[in-house]
Amino acid sequence: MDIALDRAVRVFRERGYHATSIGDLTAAMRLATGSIYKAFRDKHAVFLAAFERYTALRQEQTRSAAQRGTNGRDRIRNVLLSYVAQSQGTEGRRGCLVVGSAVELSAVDSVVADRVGAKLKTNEDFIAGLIREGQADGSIPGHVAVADTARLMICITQGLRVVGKARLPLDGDRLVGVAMKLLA
Amino acid sequence: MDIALDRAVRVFRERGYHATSIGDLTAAMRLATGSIYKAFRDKHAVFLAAFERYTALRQEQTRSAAQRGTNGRDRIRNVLLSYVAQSQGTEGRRGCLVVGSAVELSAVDSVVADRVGAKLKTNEDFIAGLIREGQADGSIPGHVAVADTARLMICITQGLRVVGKARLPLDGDRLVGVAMKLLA
DNA sequence: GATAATAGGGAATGGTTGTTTCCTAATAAA
DNA sequence: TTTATTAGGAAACAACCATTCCCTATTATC
Repeated sequence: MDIALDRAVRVFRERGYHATSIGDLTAAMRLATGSIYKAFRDKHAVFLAAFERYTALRQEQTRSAAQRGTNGRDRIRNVLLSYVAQSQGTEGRRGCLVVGSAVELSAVDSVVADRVGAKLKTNEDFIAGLIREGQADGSIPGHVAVADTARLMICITQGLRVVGKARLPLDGDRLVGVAMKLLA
Repeated sequence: MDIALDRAVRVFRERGYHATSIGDLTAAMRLATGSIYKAFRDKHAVFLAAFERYTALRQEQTRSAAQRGTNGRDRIRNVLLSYVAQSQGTEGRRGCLVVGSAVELSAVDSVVADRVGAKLKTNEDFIAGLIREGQADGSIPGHVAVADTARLMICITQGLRVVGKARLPLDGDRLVGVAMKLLA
């Protein structure tokens, strides 16, 4: 069932919520119509489950990217590099479910809006924690405004997904090199 | 007819392309079904016209924000402040048609994808020009990497729209204050 | 003033949507 | 072995979608 959900994630990422029909889902998940409705209440519930699965996977990837750094500053660099990589090429064109949900649904679907908001907040808190970590270990100056910088970095990561979906090429090293100035 | 298009812009911004039905358009544009199809070939053509009108208006706003600055650095600050303002509150929740089109359509609609790409490029070139202007008038250091910084700033602006649509509050002065470090 | 041309409106249409229902096959329980 | 329970699938359904067609005013032409 989880592998069917993974296929649903892929379709929703590529086409969004409204452009994905139940027919698309049966084809992608390799499940008949009735089977989907036996496992989920409706299309909306499939989407929510896919969203949950996608964010859990992404969070894991981001945390493991952070762990590859030796201090706060390096961890943030790795997180940003990971975001650029995810926003590029095939994966980038596939898109991000958080960004997609924010743009397509958060205005008309309060349930999705709440989950998107919570996810952004979680990511922002994570980055803020890394900044504080860097200030404690001396890799980031103490005068850096933690909350504001974290929020701006969230904007950068979400913007990367938009630009990546629009197929503009992104040079990770150069882009992140510039972004690291925010920690000066 | 242009005032009807303005109303179409609003609906498309709020709901996106797929979630906007012809019924929604007739209600918003205050035109009957037949009248819409007499003025446009199909729904897609209405969207394209709305997109064109939206981007023209936004470009005008951005240019006029830039003109309120006295040097390159100030112009960029004003442009960023204008973006934050547009990404907040009612206007922010209404969303950006460029971001919306990139996320919802650029993967499946090459016509829209091309226009989105062109618009991003135009904005990026505009910001790059302002950076060079600042380097010429001495308000921005010469060692700033023009193209990379401009692209990152595009990511910031697009990300602002995503975050704004998700209803996170944005403090313009503080956020832009941090972002200006990119020009150090 | 009569006629041609056009702009706008609304009902009809064929296709697609999300959802439900019913049926079949397989597994588990007795 | 027989019965209960469940997972999966195909067809049926009502609602809605984008689009077309045709009718009615209104304007322009002669």
